[in-house]
Amino acid sequence: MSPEQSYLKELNEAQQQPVLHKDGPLMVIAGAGSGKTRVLTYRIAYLMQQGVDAFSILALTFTNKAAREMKTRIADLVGASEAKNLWMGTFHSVFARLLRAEADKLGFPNNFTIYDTQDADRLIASIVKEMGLDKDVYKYKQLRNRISAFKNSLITVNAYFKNPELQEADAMARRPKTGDIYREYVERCFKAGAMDFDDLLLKTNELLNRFPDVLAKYQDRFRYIMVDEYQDTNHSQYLIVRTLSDKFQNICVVGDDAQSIYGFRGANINNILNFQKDYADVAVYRLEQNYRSTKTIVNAANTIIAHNKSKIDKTVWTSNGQGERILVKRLATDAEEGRWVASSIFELKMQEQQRNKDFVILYRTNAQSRAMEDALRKRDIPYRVFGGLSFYQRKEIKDILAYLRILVNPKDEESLKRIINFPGRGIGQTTIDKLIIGAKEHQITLFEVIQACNSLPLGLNAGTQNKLQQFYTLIHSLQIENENANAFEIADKVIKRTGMINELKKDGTPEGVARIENIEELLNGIRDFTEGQLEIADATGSLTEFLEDVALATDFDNDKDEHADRVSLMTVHLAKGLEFTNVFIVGMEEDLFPSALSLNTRSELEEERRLFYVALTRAERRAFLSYALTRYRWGKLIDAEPSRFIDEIDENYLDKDIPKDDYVFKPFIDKNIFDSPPAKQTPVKSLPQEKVRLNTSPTPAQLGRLKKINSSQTNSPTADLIQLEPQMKVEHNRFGRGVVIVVDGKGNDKKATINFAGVGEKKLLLRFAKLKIIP
DNA sequence: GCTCTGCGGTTTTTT
DNA sequence: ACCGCAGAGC
Repeated sequence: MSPEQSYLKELNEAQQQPVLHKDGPLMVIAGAGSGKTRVLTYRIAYLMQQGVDAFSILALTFTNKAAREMKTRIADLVGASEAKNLWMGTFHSVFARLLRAEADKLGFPNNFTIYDTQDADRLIASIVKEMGLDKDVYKYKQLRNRISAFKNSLITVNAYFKNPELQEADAMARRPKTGDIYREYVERCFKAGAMDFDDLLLKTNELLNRFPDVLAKYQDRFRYIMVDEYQDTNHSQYLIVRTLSDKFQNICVVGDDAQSIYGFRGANINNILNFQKDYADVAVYRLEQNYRSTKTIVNAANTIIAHNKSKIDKTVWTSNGQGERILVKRLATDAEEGRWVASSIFELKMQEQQRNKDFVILYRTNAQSRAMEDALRKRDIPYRVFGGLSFYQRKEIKDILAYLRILVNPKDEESLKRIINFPGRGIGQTTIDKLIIGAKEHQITLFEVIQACNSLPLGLNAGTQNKLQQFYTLIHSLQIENENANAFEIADKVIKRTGMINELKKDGTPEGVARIENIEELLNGIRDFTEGQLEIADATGSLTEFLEDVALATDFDNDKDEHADRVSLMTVHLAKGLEFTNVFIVGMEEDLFPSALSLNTRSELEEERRLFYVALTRAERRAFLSYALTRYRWGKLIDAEPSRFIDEIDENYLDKDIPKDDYVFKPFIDKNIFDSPPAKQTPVKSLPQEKVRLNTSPTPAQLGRLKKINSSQTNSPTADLIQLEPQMKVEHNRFGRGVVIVVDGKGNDKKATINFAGVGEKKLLLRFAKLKIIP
């Protein structure tokens, strides 16, 4: 059997077609779980089998992890030495690498710094302050988003000032200086030898447009281009792909319009919808057979997405088994929700010998992870939270990275400002302000001002000058040592030379100890990286390489214990492309999922719906949807309603574990609701507010499971709470003892304001509060 | 220049 | 509930 035949055996017919399509543009519309990664992988292997040089293949993926995994699989098919030569990675990492090679053409140093969001925010805030503008009007976050949107649409500073509409829009928004801030921001980045995330794409476009010889070079080099998750590309990415593929038109895009969820950062769903207009003779292939999920999940997901108006028609189907219904669970509070998820995981592990890593908990916002973490911790279930504040964003880590960045690129202003007084060396804000003014006046960088502070009229006293000189000497000596050191050696020196460990030891708080541990972990990480790089051809393990890796790393790339058996927690966005046996989607509430901020336009709501579609289609065997009736948000207890998305799923696929009584506002009863399963009924028409219909009968297995899970909950109020009155003494198992101040509301909505000793006043819903009256 | 405290914004999602 | 920052006092 020839090698290519052996590939084909692993693919269905629909998958084979795009794999065997060698030249000319093609688009693959790939439904969730239809094996698109497999198609991309085999297509690349096939191209190489057909004699295409690995050096001329460019594959753009959504995460670096996806690129690594694909590379490994290709290496299995065609051999590791060849696979190594593929250009594969995210847009940002691939074009950062390309820009390093060509940066001098744009006037940037080859070792330019990559500013992350926080660096950008600090720089913008500093510019607003320097320009004497009101920071409450010119909010750095808004400005950053606006500048980011400009860059992603290729609106340069010049283009901005040529466009009266944009200027007018900013004037109308009472921020007429937006353009000036934009200009200053771009100039400062340039002066600092820094590019932000959007620059990596914008400057690539600039490079390809301004230098025809550079364009020709890369067009000839990347003869075959593949783009995964094409539905999530923004305009800037679109233009890069369009430009690079223009000569040979060997462009393959893969995506699913139903999974387009990055509109908020400029992703343009029209890129995939209009692909056929952009190239001549586009071949379109559809992958509609789902291999991942049960019929129930696939069909339920189809009923959700059917509510969207703008979409490419396709029918995702599966030959997998029917599977269990999706369990919908209502809970009293977010904390209860966490406990329920944790007990359910616990029960499933016991009864079906599942592992922790067979479970994922998905939520709309990072803030929701806390309740889940608390519950998992109490049950001793190991977990890992992805996203949120990543390791590299922690203060002590960013401080060390700032030292390292300065060594590589002394022009980097944001890093310099971070470390100039860390650890404390008596250089405060006043001095820094003077240095910034000096840098502006003399047209030099901050670091050069510090170097020359003795001979410049900056208004500094001798003591301060001395401190600055010492700082300069420290950095300068490290810079020299860095020339002959690898990343680990120099990081180790930075930590020892600055004495930051001792500084942290002195404070002795638990946070200080945690920080020391984090620094040690960073050092270990750098050592692993350095050693790993030694095995890679033309890599050296230098600091520059490490910093690039860190700047564009995502949480998934930190795969130290990737194979550890833990429950995963992440936002739905982060879960794109992943799959799990069991999926819990929590916080299925109006204003949360869909987000309250997405309810203004149809397109935003449709994006939320696609997000829900992505969430549900992560599940292989089981999906659970849960919502809470009250939830802590902004530190306050707020009421919540079940998400409209639950109602949008066909009833036949759902198993609603919701006591009916509660919905007609009778007193809450949390007995074992399945002891006498209610007879099947049609909903009572005279109760239009009754959104939730009756339970479909659960299977005996589900009954057993649910009963056990329910029995671990203790949220039923004692009957005597109905008599609660002001002045009564109560005990709460979280807040301790307290005195009732006010009782208000009626029936199920009855609330009490209670002053707890040492905790303060809390307003509690009696239906759920775990209160005991103390006689 | 440093440290403490109180205030305000935060929670939509990310490379 | 939590974090970061500004302003006041040392």
